[in-house]
Amino acid sequence: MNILFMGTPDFALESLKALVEANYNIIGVVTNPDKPKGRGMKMIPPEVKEYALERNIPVYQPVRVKNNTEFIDKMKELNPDVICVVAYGKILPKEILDIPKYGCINVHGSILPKYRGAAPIQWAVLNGDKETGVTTMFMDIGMDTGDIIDIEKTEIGTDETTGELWDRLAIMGGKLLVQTLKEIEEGTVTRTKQGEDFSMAPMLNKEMAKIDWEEKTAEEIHNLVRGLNPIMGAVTFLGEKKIKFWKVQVVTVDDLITWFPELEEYSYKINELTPGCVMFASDKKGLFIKANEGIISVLEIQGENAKRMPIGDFLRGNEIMAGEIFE
RNA sequence: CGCGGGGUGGAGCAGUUGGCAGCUCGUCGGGCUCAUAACCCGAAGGUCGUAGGUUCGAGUCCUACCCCCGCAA
Repeated sequence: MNILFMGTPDFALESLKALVEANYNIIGVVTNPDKPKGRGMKMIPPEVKEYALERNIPVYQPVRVKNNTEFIDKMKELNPDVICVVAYGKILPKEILDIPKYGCINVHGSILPKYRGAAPIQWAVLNGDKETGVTTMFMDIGMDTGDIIDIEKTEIGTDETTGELWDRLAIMGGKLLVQTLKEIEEGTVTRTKQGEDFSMAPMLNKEMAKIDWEEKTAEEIHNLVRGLNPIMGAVTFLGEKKIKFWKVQVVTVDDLITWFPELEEYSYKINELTPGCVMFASDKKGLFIKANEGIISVLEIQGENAKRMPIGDFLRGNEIMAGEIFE
């Protein structure tokens, strides 16, 4: 069984590792070109590339694959039995999908046909889903529309972040891929057409990172914060200063009064507060912000040009007064 | 050379036109209280990132280097 692997980031690396550890013969790895990244725009190779080079697996980094006959011919020459695609980052043309006799297998980070597209894991957390999983499928021309082979489900923790779920699904994906390949080898593989009831998980954009205090409930803000952790962080403004929240908790008015009995006499007024209004801020007790249908307690925060830190550390050097408004 | 911010006791920050290095918190010791993420008293702890320069005098001004962070990808 000769396998050609296509993938780019750490999510894909777990699958490649799983294949190597299952002793599959990897005849080549296709990954995105090195990109200038980070401070100083240094060229950084994809995670998958480093790993492949360490194991003397040939690496291919085409800038584009569509209409790239030179690259496509090369792939044909390699004559893989199957191509495994995990978070490669490019859409594959039919000429490539048709190369391997067993087809192209893709690992996707959701239970298809839910969350087709680029950011399935992020959206599962952003939407506050209780359950997600990984799916292997036979790829076709469409965007994650191929026939489903195997599905492995998992629960999403109530405070789980995208990063944490990402790491778990990466490993689950690798295991499922190995299982799927075994089924292909043994001829027991099944294919199931995707239902019509699909949804899309498009790439995240910048604007959605901003917390909408007026429209969003405390629970939705909580989901936004963990959904964007560690990709970009949920953004809000205090005056001119851009602040990011990395970890928050939803608390109720009752919780708050239990902690701060002195607020009890104002409790009838709490619902009249503007969403985004700071109710309480101290380095020992934390930062409590009024939101719709609840209160946000900030646990981990990041100031402008600063690094992430626990709320207590932040408030020691950055004073925030009750009554200030986040917007 | 992509753009910008920053390195000051253990933590987070302030430090004005160069003139004794401060704040909030933590730590240690003592006190108060039915109790406290409360309060009171006292103490320890800093080569101000590194190297050099200007100056009577540099955390502060100049030069080089190291490290960190944000934006952008």
